Amino acid sequence: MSHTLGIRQAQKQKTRQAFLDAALALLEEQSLSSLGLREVTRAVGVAPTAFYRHFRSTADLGVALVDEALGSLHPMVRTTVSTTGDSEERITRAVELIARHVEAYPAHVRFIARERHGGVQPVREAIRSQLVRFAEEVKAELAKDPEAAGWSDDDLLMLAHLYVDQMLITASLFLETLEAPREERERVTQLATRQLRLISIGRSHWRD
Amino acid sequence: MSHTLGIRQAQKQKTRQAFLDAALALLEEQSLSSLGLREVTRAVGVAPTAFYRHFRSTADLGVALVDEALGSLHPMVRTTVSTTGDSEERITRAVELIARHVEAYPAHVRFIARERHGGVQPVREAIRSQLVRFAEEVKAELAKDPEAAGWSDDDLLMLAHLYVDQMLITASLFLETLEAPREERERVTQLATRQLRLISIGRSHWRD
DNA sequence: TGTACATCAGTGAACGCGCGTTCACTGATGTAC
DNA sequence: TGTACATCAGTGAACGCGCGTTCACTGATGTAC
Repeated sequence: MSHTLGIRQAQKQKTRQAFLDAALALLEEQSLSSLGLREVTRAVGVAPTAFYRHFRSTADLGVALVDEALGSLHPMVRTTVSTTGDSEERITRAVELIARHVEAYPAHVRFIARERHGGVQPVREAIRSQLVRFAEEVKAELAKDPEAAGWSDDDLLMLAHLYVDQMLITASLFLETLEAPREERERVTQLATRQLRLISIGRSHWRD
Repeated sequence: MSHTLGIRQAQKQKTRQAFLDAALALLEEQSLSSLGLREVTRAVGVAPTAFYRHFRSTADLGVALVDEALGSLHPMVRTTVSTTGDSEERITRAVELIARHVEAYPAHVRFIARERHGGVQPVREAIRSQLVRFAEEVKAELAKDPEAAGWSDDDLLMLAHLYVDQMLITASLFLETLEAPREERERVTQLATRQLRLISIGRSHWRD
């Protein structure tokens, strides 16, 4: 049978997760650089000192949040890029997947968008390196496509970064429409779809 | 002759500008949502209470910074888009202009990148509406181009937003290379140039 | 299974500190005559 | 030009408050025998 955590370890992980959840909720209305330690412990319902059993600082907690938030994105990105069908179907499907991800994990998306250029250096760095990994994954998927014949590694990575950035921009736009009427969301869907279409056209005429 | 400000008004504007400058400098290492009023007045060298003679809150100061930061960008954007020459020359020139703008106003660029998705709602809103104005300006310039024949208004605006976002991404990448060796900056230049080239190719084959 | 000791997640009091905001003030600048 | 009064940018003391961090602690869980 699989290894079972001791009661103590299990409880510790549970508390740690409560810290992450509470922090993520508090970050809906502020940045990590203004998030207070006592604010988080109050939300969790533990003594301020309990914080130090799990994290050295709020920056440390932020890095943990990056792993959680972008961890959930990896499978999504892979599915998006490796989906089958013609170009138009793939674009539609990609935009749909992004929209659903934003609906499922709005706080994660907000956190990444906010802290990517935020005021906490270790967190920025963590996000940056994860996004580089994303771009490399996307590049690997792009390389499998017959359309990629004749493309240099540099060009594939360039295109991969374009897709990753475009994905974040689109996700961030969808985030703003979460409480808006349906027509707003459809406007964003249309915009994102056409932008991806234009990129796709550029891709298919690259160096011809 | 032109109207001269009274001594009192002139001094007040000077102090106000000192607040903006000091805040911008402090925001190099933190977000607006954690910027303290006393922190700013200390940097300026005035009493904490002097702050209230100019701004209601740090959020209010933030909105003033948006106007300053994006005000300086308007002429740059116009120059970038309306520059003459063939497609390749225009792309090279655009990337150069972005790089120079980042060198000239690094703190402004950082502020906009950071607070665009930051934790202060009125500031986010101010940036958003200014970027919409940018996109509309860019759209108007694009519409003048003979290549725009047959493009719908929606498509022109879609392309304009793509350019505006791409400009911000590129500016933010250049920002990270300010203290890096020259080869890093050239890597970013190459990347941005190729991405714009791909978009340009997509543009010229749109709906053909 | 039972006992004796070790570990360690969470506690609660205490600390010194800087925060945002209020208030009545000062004195240089502006204005009316 | 001079005088008397009004304006208002900046002052400085005072306030109550929540902050991050320290420390010795408790008591449930883990471990060795």
